Amino acid sequence: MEYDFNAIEKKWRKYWRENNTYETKIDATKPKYYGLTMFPYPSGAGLHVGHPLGYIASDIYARYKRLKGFNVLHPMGYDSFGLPAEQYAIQTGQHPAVTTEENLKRYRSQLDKIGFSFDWSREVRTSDPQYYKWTQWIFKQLFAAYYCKDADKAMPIENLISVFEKEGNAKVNAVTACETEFSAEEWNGFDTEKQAAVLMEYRLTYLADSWVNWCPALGTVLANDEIVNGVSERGGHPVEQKLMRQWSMRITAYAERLLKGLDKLDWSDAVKDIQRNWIGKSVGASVNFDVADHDEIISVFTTRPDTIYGVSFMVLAPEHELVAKITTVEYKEDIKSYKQKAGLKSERDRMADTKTISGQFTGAYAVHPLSGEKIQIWIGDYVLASYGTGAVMAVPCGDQRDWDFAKHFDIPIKNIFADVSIEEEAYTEKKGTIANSEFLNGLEVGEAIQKAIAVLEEKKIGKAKTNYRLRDAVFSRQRYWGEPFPVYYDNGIPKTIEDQYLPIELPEVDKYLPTPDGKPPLGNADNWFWDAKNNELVGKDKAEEEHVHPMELNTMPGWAGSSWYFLRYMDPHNDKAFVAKDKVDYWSNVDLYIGGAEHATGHLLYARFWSMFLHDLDFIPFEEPFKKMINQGMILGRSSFVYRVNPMYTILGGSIPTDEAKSILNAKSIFISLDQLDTVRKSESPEWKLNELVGNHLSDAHPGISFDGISYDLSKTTQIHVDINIVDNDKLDVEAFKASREEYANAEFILEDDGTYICGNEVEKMSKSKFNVQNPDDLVEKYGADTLRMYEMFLGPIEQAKPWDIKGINGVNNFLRKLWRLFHDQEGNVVVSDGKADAQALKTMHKTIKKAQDDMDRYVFNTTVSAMMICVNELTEQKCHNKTVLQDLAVLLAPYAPHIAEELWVVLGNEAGTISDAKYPICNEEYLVEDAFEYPVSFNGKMRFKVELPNNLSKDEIEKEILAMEKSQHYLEGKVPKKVIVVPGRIVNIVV
RNA sequence: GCCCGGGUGGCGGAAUUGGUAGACGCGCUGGAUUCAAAAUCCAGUUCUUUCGGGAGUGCGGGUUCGAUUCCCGCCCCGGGUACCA
Repeated sequence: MEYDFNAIEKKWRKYWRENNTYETKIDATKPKYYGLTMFPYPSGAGLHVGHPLGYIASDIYARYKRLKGFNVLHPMGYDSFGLPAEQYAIQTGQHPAVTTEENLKRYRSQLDKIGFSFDWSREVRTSDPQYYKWTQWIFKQLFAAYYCKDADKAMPIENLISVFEKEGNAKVNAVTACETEFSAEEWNGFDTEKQAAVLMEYRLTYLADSWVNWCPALGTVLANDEIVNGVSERGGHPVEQKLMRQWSMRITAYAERLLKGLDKLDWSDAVKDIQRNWIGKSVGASVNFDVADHDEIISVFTTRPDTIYGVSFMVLAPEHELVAKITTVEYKEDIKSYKQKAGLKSERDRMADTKTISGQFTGAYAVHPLSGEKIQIWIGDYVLASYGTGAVMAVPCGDQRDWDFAKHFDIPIKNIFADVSIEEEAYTEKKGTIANSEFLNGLEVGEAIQKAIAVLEEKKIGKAKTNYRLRDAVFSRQRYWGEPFPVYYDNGIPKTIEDQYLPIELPEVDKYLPTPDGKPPLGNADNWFWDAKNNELVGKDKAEEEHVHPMELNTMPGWAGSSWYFLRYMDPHNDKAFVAKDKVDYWSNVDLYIGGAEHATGHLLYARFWSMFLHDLDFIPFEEPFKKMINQGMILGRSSFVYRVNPMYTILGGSIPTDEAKSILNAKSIFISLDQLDTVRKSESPEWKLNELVGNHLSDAHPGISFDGISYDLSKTTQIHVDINIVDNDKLDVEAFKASREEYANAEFILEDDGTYICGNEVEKMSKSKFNVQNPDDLVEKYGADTLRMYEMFLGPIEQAKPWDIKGINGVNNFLRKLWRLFHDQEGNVVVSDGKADAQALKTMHKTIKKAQDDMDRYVFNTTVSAMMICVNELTEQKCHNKTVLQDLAVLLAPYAPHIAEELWVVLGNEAGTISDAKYPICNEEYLVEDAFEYPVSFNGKMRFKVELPNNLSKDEIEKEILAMEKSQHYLEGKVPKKVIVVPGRIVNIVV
């Protein structure tokens, strides 16, 4: 009996389902292990082979950890809110929930075929009201908190209110947008509206007018990480800047902790660096410059306070609020036109064009705070309104952009660096000695920075300051298919709905588009008013009643639900809390997180932020959600191509193509096989060769017809994607190709000598349009899930991007069949033998155990598969059918190929289903001990021959043995060796 | 530009601390088996060669008895970022 994977896999999947093999419960007697993969957005296209890569790796690790005695949490769910379902709804009127449900089913059936050990009883969906109830609840917690810098953590806003009531905000050290000071009396005198507005400046989620990335095509705002190259990540639509009243998350309060926390994480340097850059910490000072003849100051941030004497002008962002106030009459027009020009430039243009220098003098002057010198104030679009204070002190000698600006507008450049030329470019190194700078003269940059800050602080014109590039995250979306905010507006003051009335469920709408007056889609809902007396949603008809208030019309962004889903898995059905304390105490944070690096500045940052916040309020016992992370590389597609030659009707040598020839050529395409095409390309006269080949073909295929006057141009040959499913080993299934499209039905082919058509190939992203998508279902059908799982791992290192190539999958399938034959003879009888295994087999097995263990410790999966292949090859050669050996092998294999492992486990006489909780074998070094070693003998570092020597020889004895050998004499060529290096058990190198 | 990865046979890749470069698999070549095919098994497969050998891990240099591995300079590919003061 052959290895019948279809029957075996079906049988065990049924067994696992019926026996709840992978249902996980808290078990205090075992150490816990939390293995997680990033949950998918269930797109309509379903899975291709690239998607399950991370799930397979994580499943292997989860199963491995279970065999190692851990209580493993390995859940799966869906990020089921999202734009595609909504776009589809807009087009078709189909409710996104319906589309999503259909897609989910497809995903689930695909996932189920691969044999994952997910505990599906813990499945979560972000669009499930029972789930987003708690997303809304967390939003409320953020609304009701502020960030206390003294405690360096989030605190309830009530604490802040009581401080305000007793002593105002003078002593409050909090992260806030509030710049004004007020006393207790003043606070208590504020009306409700004013108090609410002040508190809003402290809350961790707040409502504010902010410049947002507005995407007109999608009708919504986008976060910075949702924009790629100036266009929307989804759909590639243009994005513009717009001022809108939006909910934001005060993630900047956590900038320092998000940065510092990275040091403790076992993540790839790539992702950590991306986050570090995104947070963008710079240490320096803020310095105030007085504006001459105005009662205004310009505050700037600089990382180089040591260069303060090199300041020769100032530049404000065109949008800076002071511009209008300080511009002198004679420059009013110029400034106006420059601002207009700058405003017209889209983000994209500005990015594309960083070389052009532009700016405009305002006519106003600033006073240098130390030298008292008057310096010009300019505006220029190289200064960004959104970073720092929107103004810079320009130090042309030390900053290339300032230098370029100064050169361009002929502004003086003052050199404050000793022994450095700034004739050709600015000196931007952060080292050297400062000169021409009064009290800073002779100091090294590092010392000068310290000294400068000290003096600035002493003179009260500046102070040490740290700046972050990280911006607060906009949290509103003008969309339907997202979490509604549990917020209504009482006279314009946002109020949150009490916990017991959550979730606030998405209302029904008849259109998913914005309202005619430009409000978000929820503006179309009938029942979208909050009755604050009866605590229920009511219709427009009651809107006039005093206690009825309009609801928030925005919904939350895609990252809301995904920022905390890993917590919900611990306690997915709890309706009293987002997660119970005992559950989160037991499972704690994620031990291994597998997912894409593309979430570095989105999900992975936001999830850390929310975890820190929930930790601050003592809801969870850790602040970093994901201890270790592996970023799986993309699996690329391997596209296949056919090459069509295209006729040109030229009047060549006076002959004119006949109508008959034309009608034949118009009716059919001619494809040339790759190797033939290569012959053409490589020939001395490619054009002539091509015409000869095609001409020969035509006269053979259409005898008696003249094709004079028709020529073929190599550059006009078109490369066409062909479905990889009709290509085998680069050979085209010509009949299938003809049948694939009507226009190819009577196509003709210029074939190779052996009568085959060879396709070209290229590695590209896997996509429908390139006809290179490999669907896992087909492969499971053809080779089995175990083969697919192992092959995906065998392809190469998990973190590396690699092309998918179907060819190699046979090899893995062969391996499993070979394995099967260790247990069965040709007739299908079990051939497993009891008794003691021989030393050779034990050595093979334990060598493999050691390698597998080693690889698992390093999260290396591809070489484990190789190791098991070698093991099976060796055992086959040894004709080993020993039970103890095969038992170890089955367990080793179980995480990778769980179905066949289960089957073989039973063949070995074990109780069905118990392999999941078997003990992972431990390498017994005794079996590996050798009494001899085959020494590679090198001469001048080049290996020449090998010789087996007993292990008990001393260095000298080894040297003597080897030098005495005839072969050595040959390589010595009669010379005396200069030096002989002997590394026992490793190598011998003879230097001649 | 800056910051990370990476570059090894026809292909995917291996070589864990500086110690046999090319494990394992694919593909290819030859053979066995077969009426034939599939499957299976065996042998070969970095290049080159006058069959002694010679060269070889992107390129050029260096350290070392010995370098895919460490150091310096450069080239190419992939990812991130983009006037961040």
